[in-house]
Amino acid sequence: MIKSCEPNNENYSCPIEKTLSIIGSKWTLLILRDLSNGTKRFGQLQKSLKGISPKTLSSRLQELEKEGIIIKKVYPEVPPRVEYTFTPKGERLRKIVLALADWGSEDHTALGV
Amino acid sequence: MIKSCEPNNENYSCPIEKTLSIIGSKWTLLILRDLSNGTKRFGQLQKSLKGISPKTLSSRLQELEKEGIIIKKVYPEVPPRVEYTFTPKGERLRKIVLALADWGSEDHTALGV
DNA sequence: CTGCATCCCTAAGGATACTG
DNA sequence: CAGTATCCTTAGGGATGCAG
Repeated sequence: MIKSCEPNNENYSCPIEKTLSIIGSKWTLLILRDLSNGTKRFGQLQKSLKGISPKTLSSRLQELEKEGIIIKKVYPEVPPRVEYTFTPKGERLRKIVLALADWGSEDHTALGV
Repeated sequence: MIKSCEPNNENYSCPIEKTLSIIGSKWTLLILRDLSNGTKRFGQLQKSLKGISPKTLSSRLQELEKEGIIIKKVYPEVPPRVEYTFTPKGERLRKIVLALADWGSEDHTALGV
């Protein structure tokens, strides 16, 4: 039983709203999808997420890091290398993303079934 | 293992993109949340989704109906009564929405754990 | 009550150039 | 390579009025 948010409850009292605030933007789920196959670098993500701008990718990654979903590892080399990996919390989210993918790939020929 | 979308694959070859195209807009997940507690009328939804405009609610409901996620039942009364309920396909999606809610309500004090 | 039609507005992203 | 800084565009929604 999920409760709707009470009118006087602010700042994501409702878990769905909180989740939405984290993964609700355009590219986030796709980033998680691509990270699902293992650690990736900034450039790799930019390539696999055909069409994303570096600005947006950077923003989304920062959000995910701040939320404790991914970890950013910087190698002090030149040229710089940066890798992104799921945290345990991210791993749990990943499972759900996989479920969404499964759901999305169901056969829909029999509408509504 | 989720594959990224191949550059030359169009129209949501990737399940996540397809799912995103269905539930990706601002209110959809919240509508599903509120429908999670059982059949609801248009007006009920508009009330529990504090802030949504009738235009948007109408659009999202139509999309969900077209995708076979919910069923719209119209009672030929006056004033009109309309009810929205999950289809079996919608029920499966509902389970995942519940999982997202669970994930969102986890304790995040220990960041990344 | 349900839900279109209109008009309007803002914030999320795109494109690009630049730096450590 | 991995971003940041700027500028600019657009489409998703908000508000409102009206209709069956």
